[in-house]
Amino acid sequence: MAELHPEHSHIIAQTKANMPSEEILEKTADVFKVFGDKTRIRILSALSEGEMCVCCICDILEMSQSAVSHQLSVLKAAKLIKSRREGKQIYYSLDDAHVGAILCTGISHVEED
Amino acid sequence: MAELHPEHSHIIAQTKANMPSEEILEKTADVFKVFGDKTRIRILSALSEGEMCVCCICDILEMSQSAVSHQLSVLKAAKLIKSRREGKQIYYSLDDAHVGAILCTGISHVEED
DNA sequence: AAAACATATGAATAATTGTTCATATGTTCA
DNA sequence: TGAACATATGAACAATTATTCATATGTTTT
Repeated sequence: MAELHPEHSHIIAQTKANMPSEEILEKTADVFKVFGDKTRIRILSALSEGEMCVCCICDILEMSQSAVSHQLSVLKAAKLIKSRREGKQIYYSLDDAHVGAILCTGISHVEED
Repeated sequence: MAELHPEHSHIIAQTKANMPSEEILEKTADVFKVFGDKTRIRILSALSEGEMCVCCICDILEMSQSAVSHQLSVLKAAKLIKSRREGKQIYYSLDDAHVGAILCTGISHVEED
């Protein structure tokens, strides 16, 4: 642990006071963690074109149904996507506009420079 | 691997065509991965208040200098923060406005509902 | 030049996580 | 009801990663 630096104590106290709560920061990290995987980003990118059944997602990603389903469940647990059943198939879509917005922000950050 | 579904081939082809390149999607996931850790989010949140030296960050996070430095180097390698030396100390700050924007988007997503 | 200070970094360990394989669940059709 | 289809899920394994410990680098002060 670093030593105390009394001359910085004001900045430290003020910064701490202005920061969001630990709980908010942890949840924020958890949300980004879900975005932080290539397979999940590909799924979200596909779904940003519109709702889609699992088998379509598998075909687009060229990945096994099992691997895709596991990641769909991670995305759903994080409330980034929602699902609806239609007969044998289950259609997934982005949960709300926020999700598409975060994805776009990230992509445009990468596309620039 | 899932079987082919000819009746979906149009949707599949079109979605693939509209999606960003694999390279962009991978880089996007990598950026979010860097945001997807509590320690790094705390550092970014502190730095969004203004530039700060390493020892201040340690005091604010109440974490060891080594652990903080390791995460600073991850953030810097990802070009999310930049540094400048002033005598013995090194001051870190967010690399550009985009970083603060992504952070804020994530935090407000969590704060809502 | 040596000592003190601020920060960085390599190696090791512990914990987390993504995919595969095998199988279970739930729906439709014959 | 049974077979076929679409999706979900548990267990195991491999790979990635965050922190700690020890030490190295670079700066200032005496």
